[in-house]
Amino acid sequence: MSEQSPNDNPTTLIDVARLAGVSPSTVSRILNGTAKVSDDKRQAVMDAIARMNFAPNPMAQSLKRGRSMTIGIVVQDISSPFFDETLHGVDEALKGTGYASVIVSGHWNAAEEVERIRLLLARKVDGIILLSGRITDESVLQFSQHRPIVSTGRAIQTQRALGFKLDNEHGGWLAVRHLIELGHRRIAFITGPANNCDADERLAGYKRALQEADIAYDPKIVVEGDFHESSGMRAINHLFDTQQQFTAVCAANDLSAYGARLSLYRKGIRVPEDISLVGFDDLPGSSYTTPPLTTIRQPLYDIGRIATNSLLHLINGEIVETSIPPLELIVRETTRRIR
Amino acid sequence: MSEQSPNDNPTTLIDVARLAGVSPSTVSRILNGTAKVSDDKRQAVMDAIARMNFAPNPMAQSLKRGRSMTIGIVVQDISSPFFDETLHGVDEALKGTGYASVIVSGHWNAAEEVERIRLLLARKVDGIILLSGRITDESVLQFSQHRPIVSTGRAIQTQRALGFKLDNEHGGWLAVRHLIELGHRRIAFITGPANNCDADERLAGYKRALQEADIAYDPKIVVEGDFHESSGMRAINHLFDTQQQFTAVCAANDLSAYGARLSLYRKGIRVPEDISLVGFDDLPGSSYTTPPLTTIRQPLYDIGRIATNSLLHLINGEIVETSIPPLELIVRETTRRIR
DNA sequence: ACGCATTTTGAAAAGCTTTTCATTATTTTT
DNA sequence: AAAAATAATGAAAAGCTTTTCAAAATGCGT
Repeated sequence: MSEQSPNDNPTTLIDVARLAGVSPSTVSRILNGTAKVSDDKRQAVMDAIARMNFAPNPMAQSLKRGRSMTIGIVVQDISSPFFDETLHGVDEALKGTGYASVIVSGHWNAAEEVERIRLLLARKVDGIILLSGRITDESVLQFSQHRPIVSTGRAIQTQRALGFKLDNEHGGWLAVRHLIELGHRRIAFITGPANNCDADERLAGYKRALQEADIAYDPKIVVEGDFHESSGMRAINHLFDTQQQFTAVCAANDLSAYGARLSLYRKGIRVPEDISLVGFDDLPGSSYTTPPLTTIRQPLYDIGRIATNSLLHLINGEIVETSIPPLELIVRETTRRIR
Repeated sequence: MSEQSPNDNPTTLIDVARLAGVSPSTVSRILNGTAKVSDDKRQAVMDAIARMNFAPNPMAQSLKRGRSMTIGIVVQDISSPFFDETLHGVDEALKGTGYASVIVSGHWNAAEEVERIRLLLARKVDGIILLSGRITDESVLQFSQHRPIVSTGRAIQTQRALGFKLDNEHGGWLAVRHLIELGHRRIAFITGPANNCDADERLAGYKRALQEADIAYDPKIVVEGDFHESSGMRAINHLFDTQQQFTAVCAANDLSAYGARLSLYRKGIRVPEDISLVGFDDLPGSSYTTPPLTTIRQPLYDIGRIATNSLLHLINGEIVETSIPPLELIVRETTRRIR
């Protein structure tokens, strides 16, 4: 019946008003429920809307309302399982809210991160979620003057900025504590990238667990990594090249644990029979490594959900109170009691 | 110097015009380069822009131009490495174009997919990239009447819709051919989800390779999977429960190969010594499985890049000619000559 | 220095909705 | 039944840019 326009639907609210025999204001009121209108007009308008297959033009709405109904998400690497799991939570929380998200990558680079955030602000997103940023807290507060921001891995809380932080120190402690309970005393550690706060805290947890068990800290068996698989391989190779003795390895994240695992495999060393291995993150893939990886579970999905909900509250000027599930040790099959 | 507005920058093009002592039209012209303006006015305007830190309001631009400078991406699962790698390519291709992307998930569900596409169209995206959709080609063509679409896994080509397809049949053939060359003759196959076109074609490749080698097709050793790890585990379990004989497994994708690998591990069966395994996709993680997975490489990143470029051309009404790198066999360490 | 062709510029409309304010219609009060 | 209060509606402005059209300014030839 209605001619399918080849390009797109250019029916406007004014067309609807004309067809229904009312003023544009009335149509708008019905659409938004901002005022009462009589039943007969309402009906006429609804009919007209249905008949013309009308949908309001979001650009016009955004322009007038000053809200783009879009939020910006800053990740560091769009193709990292770590962020993807969080994005899944974001997606879930956004469902049905009318908000869409624009995702950009900072690529673990503070300058690029700043640039991308500027881009998001220029696009007039209504708020920003920053995942594991490299920029300083001050920068975040600065940006939050323009738009509300919630960020992971920070302890900030203002009217327009919210950060939440997991207890990485505790997580590191949990991992190492587990190994110690299994009888390990020579525990190597593969760190995260230098100056990464999360990574540093995990290392601190390692140190504390050692100390509590009266095990001397030996810098020769803690080797620097960068959160990627390849660095895990390099780390293990380095430990062997320098002939270190150890019965367990604790990696600052799952990805580097994967790399460590491979290097061990290449050297013919069995996990967990010869060496125990524990990761950090509990990526979705970690239950399917060979063998499945013992690790510290980060509630990535929940973080995404909660961050998003919080941001939506912030956008509405509401005060927000959040609590995040704690880190937890997931014992799988890469750790075992020392023989 | 300039007062930092606590909320946001409400300086408008009109403010700039006033400060520079010119008309709004002139400012617009300078911004867009749509007409010549004298050097002195240009300078004055540039100064004013810099001084007021002006940036044009994208909503107003979108409204007037009828372009949102946003494209929609439909994936099936935001936290699947398969899509993430493609998104990485999309991200790369979008860089510097002024376009942003809104990513939505269809969750492997045709109805949800349609709904999400509708949502994107309602948001007035300028174009859509559909990755591995479940909807029919007719639906795609229908939607393309509203906005240009490019889709993977389809062979369509119109003025407003473009699909490209990898030769999955060839890929399946490549994988099985490799196993046959290594002396395998009892090769199990873990399929993808029913009615998934890519998956079906891979199976067809399997059959052709078998036939070419005069190996009888045995339906008892092809078992249905769904592209997820768990289905790979189930498949192997099923093969063992029904006491099938086989020396190699070909999985319809890497994820199910991971699951198969784990099940084999649990049963104490060595890969590749006892059984060879080959996947399909070459996910980033596949070079770090234990052992690293032999697989068929899909150029996911390139697909993302090329799809995006093509869409941008389509949006500009340009004719587009594309070629995608072919599938290729990546031999790693899960396959070996039968003893 | 004058008339014509060009170039540069500004006023105003358009793009589509929301919102304010004033007007008309309806209900309530006395 | 008239006055007052309340409710429903419409006209017009606002939100910010781009674009069209007409006017003003400039350059050129002679």
